[in-house]
Formats: sequence, structure tokens, C-alpha cells
Amino acid sequence: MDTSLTDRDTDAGLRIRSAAVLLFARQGYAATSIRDLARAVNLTNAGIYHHVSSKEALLADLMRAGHRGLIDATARLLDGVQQPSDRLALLIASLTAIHARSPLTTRVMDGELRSLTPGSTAHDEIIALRDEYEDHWRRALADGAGQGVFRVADQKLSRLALMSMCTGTSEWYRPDGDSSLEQVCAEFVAIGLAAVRAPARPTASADLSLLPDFPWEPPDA
Amino acid sequence: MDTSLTDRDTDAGLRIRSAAVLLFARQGYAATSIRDLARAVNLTNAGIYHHVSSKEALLADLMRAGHRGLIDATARLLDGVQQPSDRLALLIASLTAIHARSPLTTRVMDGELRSLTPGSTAHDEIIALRDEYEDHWRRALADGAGQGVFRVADQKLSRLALMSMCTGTSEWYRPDGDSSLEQVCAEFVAIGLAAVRAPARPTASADLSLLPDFPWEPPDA
DNA sequence: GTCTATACCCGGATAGAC
DNA sequence: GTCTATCCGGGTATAGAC
Repeated sequence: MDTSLTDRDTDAGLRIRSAAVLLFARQGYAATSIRDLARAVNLTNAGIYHHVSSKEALLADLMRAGHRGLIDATARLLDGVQQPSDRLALLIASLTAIHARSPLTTRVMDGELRSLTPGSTAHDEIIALRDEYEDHWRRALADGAGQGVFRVADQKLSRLALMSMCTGTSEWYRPDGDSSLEQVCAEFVAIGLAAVRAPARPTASADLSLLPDFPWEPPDA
Repeated sequence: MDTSLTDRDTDAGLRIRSAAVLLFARQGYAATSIRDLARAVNLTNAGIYHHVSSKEALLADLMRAGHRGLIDATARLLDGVQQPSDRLALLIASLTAIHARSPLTTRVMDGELRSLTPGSTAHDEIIALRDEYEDHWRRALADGAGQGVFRVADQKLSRLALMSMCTGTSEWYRPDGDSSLEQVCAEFVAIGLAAVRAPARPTASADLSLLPDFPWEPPDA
């Protein structure tokens, strides 16, 4: 009997989730049909529904488990680490590594929040989990700024810049590529630490009037 | 008469594109129907097809025009600028600024390539345009490394890290937020220049075995 | 240039046999 | 636990009147 919406721990449940995360990451959730999924695991579309209560519940479950794994691992990693620089280094390395090692799951986690119906409990839950994770970053940056080790103009800005750098890894990293995962993490940690130690000095700025104005870009949204 | 697949310059053409870029950015291309689009511009679904040859042609046209605008603006900005550091600073500032100022168009440009049917001429054309743009970055980094001004372990790695930082702006920047566009650009330029000047030194690395292994993440893809 | 009507297909999900 | 068969809504796109 299913106590959760998807039977997470059975063989069939795992095979369905593997196929789902692959298809959702490649084509997007909206472009993936239950029939696509069924074909990938050699079932009929009706067969899927014995393991999954709905397509959206499957997505929510993947995202929930992904975020929980990330949050728990981060808490374990940071446990006992005191220096803000060390904490930030760990945050950068671990977020980068998880995006490199699990690019499909993280792409779904990062990009498919919009596919959960707004206002649903699942939607709100994922937002809360994401916020809980980001709090690790907020605290590290606030501590470092409070102790005077970090000199950043805007903590939010620095956080978002560094997190984008880390999460982008899922889009390009290949295990058989030019650089090893350890090299990537080391390089990104170096960039991150340099970023919070070298404040922006006013430099010659670009002439933004040369940028294109797309006439169809809506002004408000 | 239409010479292109979508009548780019008429009033109706513009209003359709505005609505399309908004919906594609918010919900994704696959989750947006021609009927959604028609409702947004007060037409019936059949009415849309007088201005647009197909949903996919509309997406391709938005992406093509977006990339052309970015490439042309970048060429104008870099024109005559010699120093690799200055070129890199301009690349960072302009890519950041266009993502901040046109978040909807850029989100479609960056995220909907997978929605163009693989192998189609439109798909290949966008890939070629993206590559043409990235060449600006590759040349700047190669020049800087060649002249010894940049000390980077891996040019590709640095480029991807910095580009992710810049493009991420479209996901969070708000004109009425804490930092002005000029501040964001200045900060990102500072981070980028620091990144190519301070090579990674081996530091205490994170214990990656503490990271979660998602049992459903497919190994190969 | 926009409409109504419609063709045709595929979507998520369920019923009930085995 | 998986199947066949089916419901029903909505998808892209077209035909042809106005």
C-alpha cells in the first residue's frame, strides 16, 4: 500500500523516477507526457498510475526529495565549521558538485518550480525548502560581513551571483570534459572568495545605450 | 504580404510577440497554447495564424531576433577596444545588462532552445548564433591569456562560470530592487576581473562523499 | 484581417478484466 | 501489478464565410 503519493522505494518506483527525471530535464515537464514516461519504462500509460498518483505529484516528489537531500547534506557539511570563509567555500563547492554530479535532478529542481500549480501545497512546500536552503547562504554572508571578513556592497547581490555560477554547472559540466570536478570546485571557490573580499571599485562603465531594446519586451512584468 | 514567417513589424505582430515572450518566459513554450496567446491579444486562435505561420516559427523568430540583437550590440560595444581586460569588462557588463533589462526575451533565448525541433534549420541556426556570440568571449579570454594578463586554469571553465553569473540576472533582477543596474554591472565586472587574475590555489576541499546520491539520477546521460 | 466551425490528434486520468 | 478500452478535454492548424 502506498503511504506517499509515489512509491519511492520500490524497484518500479525508482525506474519510473529515473526515466522521469531524464525526460523532465531533457524536454521539460510540460513537454513530457505520461505516455512518453510509460514507453521509457515498458509500461502502458495506465500502468504508470499504479505507482504514481498524478504527473504533478511525481514532479513534486522529485523536487521535494531533491531539496531535502541538498538541505541535509549541506547541514552535515557545515556542521562544526566556524569561519565564514570556510562556510562559504563549502557552500560553493557543494552546490557546484551536486549540480555537476546530478545534473538532471538539479535541472528539474531549479527549473520546474513553475510547473507546480501556484498555491498548491506542493508548490508552497518547495518554495519553503528552497528558502530554507538559501538561508545557509544568507547566514554565511551575513556572518562574514558582520565580522568584517567579507566586504560586499550588497549581500543579496553577491549571493545570487555566486549561486548562479554554481547552479549553471548542471548545464555544461561533463565528467569526461577538460576539467575534473575537483578543479571546478576549487576554481569556483577561489572566484567566490575573491568576490567577497575585493569590493567593486568604480570603473569605466559600459555605454548601455548601445544595448538592443527589443520592441516586443513587455515593460511591466 | 508576409515575406517572413511572422510579420515582425506590424502592430499586431508586435503585440503578439509581446504576449508570446511574456507567456513563454512565465510558463514555458510547451505549456503555452496558441489559445492562451490569442486570449492575451484579444483574438481567436485562428486569428493568430494570420500573423504567425506556426507556434514554433514564432519561437524561432523571437530567438533569432534576440540573438542577432545581442551579437550586433556586442560587436558595436567592443569595436575599437583593445585591452583584454576592457573587453572582458564590456562583455560582462553588457550580458548582465541585457538580462536585467530584457529578462523575458533572454529567458526564452537561454531556456527554450530545446523546444525547437532538433535538426530543423531554425534549431541549427540558433545554435550557430549562440556560438557566434560566445566567440566574443572565447577570443577575449584567449587574448588575455596569450598576453599573460589573465591567469586562468581553464579558459572554458572561467567563461562558463562568468556567463552563468551574468545570465542568471534575468531570474532575479528587479528594477525596483535593492541595487541599481549600474551597481550590479560594476560588481559583476569586479568579480569577473578578480576571477581571471587570481588563479585557484589548492585549498581545503569539501568532502564530496557527504553529498546526496539521488538513487534515481540516471548514470549515463 | 478576423471570425465560426471543424478536422484530427494527443493529453491526463479512470474502470474493470485478468 | 499490468493490461485494454475508454472518457473527455484541449492541443495545433485549416477551411471558408464575412
